[in-house]
Amino acid sequence: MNIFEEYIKKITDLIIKNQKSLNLDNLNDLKGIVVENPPVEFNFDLSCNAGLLLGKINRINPIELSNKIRDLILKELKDFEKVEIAGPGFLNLKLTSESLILNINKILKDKEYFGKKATNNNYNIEFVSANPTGPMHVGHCRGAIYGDVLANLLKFNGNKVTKEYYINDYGNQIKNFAKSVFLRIREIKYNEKFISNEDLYPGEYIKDIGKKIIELNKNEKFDDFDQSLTLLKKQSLKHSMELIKSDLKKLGIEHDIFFSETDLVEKKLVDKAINQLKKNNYVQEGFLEAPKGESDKTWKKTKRLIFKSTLFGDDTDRAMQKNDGTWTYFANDVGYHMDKVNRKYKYLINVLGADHTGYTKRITAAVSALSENKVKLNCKVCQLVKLYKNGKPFKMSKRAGDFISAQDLLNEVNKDSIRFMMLNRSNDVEIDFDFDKVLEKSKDNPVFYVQYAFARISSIFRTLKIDANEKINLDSNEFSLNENETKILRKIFEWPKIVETASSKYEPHKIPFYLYELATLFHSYWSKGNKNERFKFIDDGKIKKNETLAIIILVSIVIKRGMNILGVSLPDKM
RNA sequence: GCGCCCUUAGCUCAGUUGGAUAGAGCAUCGGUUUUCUAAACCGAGGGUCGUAGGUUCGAAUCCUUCAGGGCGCGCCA
Repeated sequence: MNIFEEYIKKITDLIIKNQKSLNLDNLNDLKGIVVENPPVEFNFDLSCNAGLLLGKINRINPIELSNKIRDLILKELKDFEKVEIAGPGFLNLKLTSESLILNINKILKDKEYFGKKATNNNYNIEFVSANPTGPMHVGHCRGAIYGDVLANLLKFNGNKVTKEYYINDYGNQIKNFAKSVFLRIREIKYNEKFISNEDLYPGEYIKDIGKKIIELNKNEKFDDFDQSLTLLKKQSLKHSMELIKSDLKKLGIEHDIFFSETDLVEKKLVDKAINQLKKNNYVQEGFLEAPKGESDKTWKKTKRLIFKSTLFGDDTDRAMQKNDGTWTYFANDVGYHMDKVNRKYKYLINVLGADHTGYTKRITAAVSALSENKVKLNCKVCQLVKLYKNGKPFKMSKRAGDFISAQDLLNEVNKDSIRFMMLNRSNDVEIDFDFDKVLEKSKDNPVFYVQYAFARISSIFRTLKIDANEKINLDSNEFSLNENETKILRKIFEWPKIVETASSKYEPHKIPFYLYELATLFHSYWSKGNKNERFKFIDDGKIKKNETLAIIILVSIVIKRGMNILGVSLPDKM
């Protein structure tokens, strides 16, 4: 239930019914009618722009029209005790005690399902997909948490969600990775010096993997790289995926499917995808020009298969084959996405890091081509996480091996704070992640603030010896809310809308912002009791007003659900 | 040269898709604890919403111009 949508419908219906008496010739713009919360200082529950909007297209003075609508509302709908016109012609509406009670009781009944918008679509979210050449770094954490919470949101609204990880376990980088492990093994076993170059992975974790592989293959001499390659690839990959999975688990993230690029190639899915695209002439043989702005001497203008992604909004067509005729990374990814399309998801979402911005158009184009525009891939790019340490920017580079890994972070900061912090920002903007500040376990951290509000509520429940399931009888004859309770209730009414927007626009950051605001209102109310006995909730071990208890329970329901979507824990005591 | 993202208070950011006097946190200054948890609360100051135009009753929000910052621009993955 969304109170705003409910009244949009009621008011719109009322206007349609009374079109004649309102002198409205034109009802074209009815979809633009919104009901929302007015600015706090007006002290109303709802506001509506119907008069403004319809006045405009029917050339009627909006205030005049709003007055007529107001009379209608008061006469026909029994839900409001007061309706006023304000500003350029807004209708401000105040609900009666009866309708407030009705709405409160609905939420108390819905409990943790309050705010759920019943939809039933089939989503696939691909996220993290960090290269299996080493552990996750801090940047991956952001995409990981973003994808996970997005999945939680969509699931909460009744959708089916498959969380997927694409393992890039094919191609040169894996060979280089295996080579690095090989050289580290030689270093450990035969004391040969590990000399790094830009193709190799120098990180310490390579030694750990090397040690494990030595342990598992006591009879293996590791004399010849080519001979050991198959074994090294297989076992190194296994170990690095274990590292990644363990990091993910510590962050509270679990994927449903791990999809291997090697499997994809071996099952000839790439060939199938390309054949399918050939049928429509989306893939043809041709030549590509060298990229502009760079004079690349190594550019070889030779005939090869090319995907005409410009037909689907890309800036340039893309090569499917390398010089040696093998598939490009992109070609493999096209094969992978054909598989996703064939699995009949209604919506595909890819969560990518900022370094993949240039990639989104071509893969989106590929999905459009593969599905004949039936499936839309939505690529969400998470901007950089900029690390600061000792006041200086901290560079991350997997190759250099001096990156801050997810592990480093998790060793110092708890998962709750990491999750909340990574989400407390839109995915479109960079995050300044001050490592030192996080290490301080600073009290500025908003996650504590929300958790603390919940802990306080739990403390009230303990004192009253009840829980959030307590039955409450609200009597409209004596029903009255004080200023603080009204503010909180209005904020509670917003929750379904927040969930709706966060979920439909893929903007999970709206959840932590909302929870913070709700917590602020609660803390503020709580503290009133310090100054003035009148505002204390409890007297002699009993709740003073049932209304108060209802409001407190509503707050606890929403905070609990919200933090549950974020995957952040809520202690009863702090 | 091209593409994507960003530009709102001293700093870090929200801003319900075009609405009312643009909001939080941090920082600064000043207050609040015989308590249902002070990890909290209250108050004050702080703004040309990057620039210049356009669209209309109405723009931080939509369109265009320009400037600044970030990421990317393989036939690497």
